[in-house]
Amino acid sequence: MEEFDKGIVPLPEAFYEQPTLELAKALLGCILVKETNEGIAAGFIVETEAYMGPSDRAAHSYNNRRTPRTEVMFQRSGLAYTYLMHTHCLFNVVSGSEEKPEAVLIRALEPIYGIGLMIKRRGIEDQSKLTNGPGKLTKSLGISMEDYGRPLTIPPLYVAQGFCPESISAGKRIGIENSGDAKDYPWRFWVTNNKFVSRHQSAIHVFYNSTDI
DNA sequence: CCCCGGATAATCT
DNA sequence: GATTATCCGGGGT
Repeated sequence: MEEFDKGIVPLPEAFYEQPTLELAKALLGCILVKETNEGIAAGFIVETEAYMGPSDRAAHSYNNRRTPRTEVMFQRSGLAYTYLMHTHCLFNVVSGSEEKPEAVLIRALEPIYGIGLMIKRRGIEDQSKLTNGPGKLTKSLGISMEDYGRPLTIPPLYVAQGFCPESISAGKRIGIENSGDAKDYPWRFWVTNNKFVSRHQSAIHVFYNSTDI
């Protein structure tokens, strides 16, 4: 399509086969790309949340709840799980093996490419606010319910290798106050000190590249 | 702090 | 069929 495509290779299916909490950290620093006929938009993933399936009260698949909406969570890992919340589309990466309905919510990006297109789609200029939230990043990239179930290993929606964070912070997940004890689990991950995260929060744990990641 | 949009699904009557 | 809640964001008080 354009020069940005060349040299950017989608990560293989095997990347998505690691355990969900590992995948949620491994996705940090990766590049998320969406191609549409309006153009290409891409950003570094800088914030994620793990949703651990039937035992996780905050997950849509809690108690193996299987509906048309959650169906893709029960499929193989590496597919897109998009859903609508109020007026916004949220984007998750399906993880876990078949019949293990786990997922990683992508909560924030650092814009890399197609910033003009993001500005047009969002109707704002401030680059630090284009993709610093799960609903904002889908609007900036043009991710919609048409992407539901798409494999993330091929265009038009894919994940490619980016940078390896020096440090990853972990804290409580956002927006799940009514999920009992699950609200306190440290399953939100972000690139330490990155200014494009959706909100600032004190870390419960910090992982360093040289030792833990 | 509050309000509200408006898709999906569970829980009621 | 009606009501309620939700992995959110923008705008007002």
